[in-house]
Amino acid sequence: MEAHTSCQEKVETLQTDLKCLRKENETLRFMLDVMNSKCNILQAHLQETKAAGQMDINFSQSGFDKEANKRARTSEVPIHNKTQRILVRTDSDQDNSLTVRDGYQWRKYGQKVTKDNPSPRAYFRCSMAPGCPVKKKVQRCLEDKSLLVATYDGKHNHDVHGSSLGDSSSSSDTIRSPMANINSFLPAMALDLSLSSPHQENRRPFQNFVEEHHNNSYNNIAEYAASLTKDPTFTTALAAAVASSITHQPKKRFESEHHT
DNA sequence: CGTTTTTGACCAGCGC
DNA sequence: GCGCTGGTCAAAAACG
Repeated sequence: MEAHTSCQEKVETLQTDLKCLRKENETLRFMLDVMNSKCNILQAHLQETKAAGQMDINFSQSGFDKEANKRARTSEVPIHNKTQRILVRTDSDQDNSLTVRDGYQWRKYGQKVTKDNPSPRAYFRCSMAPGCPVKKKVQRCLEDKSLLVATYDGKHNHDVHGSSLGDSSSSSDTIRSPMANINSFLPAMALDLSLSSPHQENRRPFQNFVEEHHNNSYNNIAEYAASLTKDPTFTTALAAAVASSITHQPKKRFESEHHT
């Protein structure tokens, strides 16, 4: 009889352990899903960064600018050869306009669908000062429709507030102004490594961990992800973040995410 | 009613 | 010379 009871106790203990393991397994699976999605985001971000970098490097020799120079009319007001290109991220779902806010006022004078890109190209002239020769072309990036490519042609004959420029030394390059502040127009790529937890104390260790590891050189994302999963401090930090997000996350977020 | 946007027509350069 | 293409014009529509 006693042997039977101890056996039953053992079974119960094993069942409890099994339950615990199942729960842990579930958590781990969830973590893996999270890891996968984050990995995809990272990969997409990496590709995007590469593409943007390449575009910036090649920008002075790009077809876009070659076209502009090739087709510049000689009968018009002399346009300075200065051409600069910037990339602006927009929320393409909500913002279908070809508007790039750079501090200047622009008047649209034309729109064309070009051969190389199905998205239309919009033509703007600076309307902040009469006779300002600056023109701007805006078109969605072929690779990433959430990116707007703005090409500036010429030099403003006024400052950003619209007043005329008398002193050429202070106006050597007014295009530099929007360029220098480019980061303010580019909403930062916010990688949600904290699972959107509003609790700073919980997101810190995880973010710090990722930031620290991000500095290491990895050949590819998969290698990086593998190294992360092997690291016990990472899993601890991730578990904390996941647990926190499950505890604190509003139910709505999960619902909306699952519906999309 | 003045300003801005839209959009079809037109023009100029380029390649064949 | 002709067709294609990007850039600009300008009248009409839309907007504040």
